[in-house]
Amino acid sequence: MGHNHKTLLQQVREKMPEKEQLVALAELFKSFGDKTRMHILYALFESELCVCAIAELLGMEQSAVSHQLRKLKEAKLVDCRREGKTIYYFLADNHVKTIVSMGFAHLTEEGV
Amino acid sequence: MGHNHKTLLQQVREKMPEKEQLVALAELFKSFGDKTRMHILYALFESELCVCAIAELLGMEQSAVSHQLRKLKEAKLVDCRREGKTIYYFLADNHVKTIVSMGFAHLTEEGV
DNA sequence: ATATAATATGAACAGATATTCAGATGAATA
DNA sequence: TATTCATCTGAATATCTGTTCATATTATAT
Repeated sequence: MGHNHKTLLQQVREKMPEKEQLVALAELFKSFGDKTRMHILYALFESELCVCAIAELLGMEQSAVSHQLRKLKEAKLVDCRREGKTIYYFLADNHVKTIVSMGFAHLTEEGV
Repeated sequence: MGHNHKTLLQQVREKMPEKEQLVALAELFKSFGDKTRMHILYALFESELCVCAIAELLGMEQSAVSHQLRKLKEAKLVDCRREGKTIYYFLADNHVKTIVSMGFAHLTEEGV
């Protein structure tokens, strides 16, 4: 079963967040953890875009993009507005860009 | 196929990063996007820990933890050192904590 | 009302992923 | 050397996830 480390684990346990928070955090990062969604987010860094523009940009079917946009919206990373038949998607808040930038820094700076 | 937005897409395309970078970023965030791995990372925020301590903390089998530690190591989020039979894992760099904190901020502050 | 355009949705399928189980390393110790 | 301990590894499995296809909405235009 392993050696003895009860006192250390006691200390660690006290500082751990609630299990629900861990799950919520994992869910959030899961939203960033897909090539297509990351592609969409980067596009939205530049400008709000309608669904068919995103589909054309990524070279993907409208349906596939729509499914992913829904996930991003559920995660509150993007929001949208309607203008006639067209629906424009945009970043929900500034955290999104910050989080992605931090990830980028990790990849490039390698060990800080 | 959709309406006309060629000039806008032209602009967006110019600012987009390489496809490989998008994939690498998505892969990185995927590492954060699992309950077990997030649990492990939070534990390591407090202290370096050996595999069996982590397993006991999470109430999971040592093998399952070991598999996840490997993924975290491949993603360069954690590193390890050996001391006799025991192997201690610890956070690879400060970006890890920063990234998780940003995610946490997104969850709590909700819209900034 | 009908047709068309932009988007959303649900079912189905293929590929990815996390956990378990059984067995393999590698290191200390008798 | 044989044994035990801590960890790793590979195969198997069940679940999850992304894309496609067909169809449903919703809004405009004729």
